[in-house]
Amino acid sequence: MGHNELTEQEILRRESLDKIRELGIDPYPAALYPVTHLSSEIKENYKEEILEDGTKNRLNFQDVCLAGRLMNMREAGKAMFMNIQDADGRIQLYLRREELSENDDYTFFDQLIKKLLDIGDYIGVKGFAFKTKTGETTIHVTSFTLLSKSLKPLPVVKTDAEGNVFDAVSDPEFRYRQRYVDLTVNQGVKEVFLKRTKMVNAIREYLNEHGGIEVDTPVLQNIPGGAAARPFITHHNALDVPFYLRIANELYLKRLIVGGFDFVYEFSRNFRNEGMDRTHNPEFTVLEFYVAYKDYFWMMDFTEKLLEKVALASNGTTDLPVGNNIISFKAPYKRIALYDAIKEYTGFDVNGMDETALRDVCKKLNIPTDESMGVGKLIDEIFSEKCEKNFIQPTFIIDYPEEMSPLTKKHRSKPGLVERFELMVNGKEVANAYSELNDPIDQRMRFEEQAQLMERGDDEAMFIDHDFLRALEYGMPPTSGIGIGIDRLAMLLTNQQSIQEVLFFPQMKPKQEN
RNA sequence: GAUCUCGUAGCUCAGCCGGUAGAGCAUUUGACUUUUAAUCAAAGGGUCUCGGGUUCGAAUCCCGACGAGAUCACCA
Repeated sequence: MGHNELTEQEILRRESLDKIRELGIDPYPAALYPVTHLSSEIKENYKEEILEDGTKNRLNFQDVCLAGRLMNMREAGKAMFMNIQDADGRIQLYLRREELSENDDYTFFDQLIKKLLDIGDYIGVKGFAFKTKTGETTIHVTSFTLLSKSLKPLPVVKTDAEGNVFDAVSDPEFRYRQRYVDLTVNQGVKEVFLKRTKMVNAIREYLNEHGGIEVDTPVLQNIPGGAAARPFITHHNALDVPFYLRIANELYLKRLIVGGFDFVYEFSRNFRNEGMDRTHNPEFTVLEFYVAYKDYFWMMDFTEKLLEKVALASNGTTDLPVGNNIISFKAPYKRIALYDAIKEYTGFDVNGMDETALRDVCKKLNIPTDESMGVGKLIDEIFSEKCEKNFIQPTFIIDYPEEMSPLTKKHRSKPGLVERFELMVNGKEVANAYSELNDPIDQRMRFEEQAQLMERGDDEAMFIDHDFLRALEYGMPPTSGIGIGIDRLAMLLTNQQSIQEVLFFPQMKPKQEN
């Protein structure tokens, strides 16, 4: 097929469109359609009884109005069955020529309904509910309105009585580029996204209940701070300055804590100019929240309760299937120190080791290293290579080396460590939190160490943010903060293996379309 | 960015030891007033992702481009 040519089916639909107009029917009417019910309400609640004389008495839904997309048509002579799909599901319609015609003029039924209608059209119907002799709740249509004509053939996916699906649209490229088709046609896709919304709503509700204030902070930033990552760069024309798309919002939320908010949160769309794969999209969502006068122990308690609630809200249970495992989000979660985890899974006690000793350990464990890696990075490598994958059930890994945590407060009792935890679930990090560093002089030194790492070749090291330091100098209360990967959490709660399955429109390389 | 695999009708796929395309669903025509992956009968629909090469001849073999998926690297 050439680039601008229409297919046979598209031409036929355009011809049908013309014929509909010739019949005096507007294929795209402007007026609202007075929908009274969703398909699910009727299917779940319709009742009828059989009277003594054998006739049926229909008890409810005898004057309803529904609208939806036409998904299936079965002609049966002077009658017809259809299925429409609305926001909540599908329901069957039953139409009879006699009842949809005036006098002996069958044009409307024989032409519009039988010939000119296509799968994918939006229609509205008025009628009454009944059960067919096969027991399916059906709307007996007494009035019919075309609401919007479809000009492209929708893939037809069928499901049999046992639930076997035939011809599902399975090409991932098709599904992601034309998500509207995927959502319309593939059963279950919508549910994943509805679960994600329930999850986000539950989080918001929980944070609000506990005094959280939702805020917005800049996406366009002068200095891409709060995380170690390569940013996207853009340009502001009027100011003639470069801007970075945010890689994290951490430093801005802490500025708000300095400004007197005690508990702020933001669902932050972050952008990182790095590789894409099953678990990475260039833009992704992280929930960050910061609570004044708290520490990371409080944050662990709060987080496990939050996740327990979220699992219940989205799935109705705390025990969820994830891949081949059942993961329990029921609080409390196990807590293990980073060094203890390393000792448990490698046999090496890295506590107090210097860079040379750590390189030696890496060599023995067959972990490749390079010159730019400092103590923190080496320990991080050992953990992610040898330990991370073992933590299937939610587990807090606590107390990280100072060098890999430039925004974290020094440990109150363990020298060289900071008060930080990461939450591991299904062998992957879903949250990262700490007692926030609020000592401005210490913070300045940490930034300077980062600057040195950057010179040494670490392209993930952080920039020095002087305004943030100034804010800390005015004084920030002791605070605990956390970042939770919302897409990753959604993957866990919906048992999806790819981030693309929990993003409506995952990033795709542009492709020339017809 | 690297490696591997894939790209045939609207959808799902077959054909791939080279001889210029096939099925099911969808579409069109006809039959049928409770069917339901409706059924029955007939028909139409493809620059086989794009561009080169080898060959008498390429969907099929080779090279390149584009797009996708998986694995790896980087990261959340």
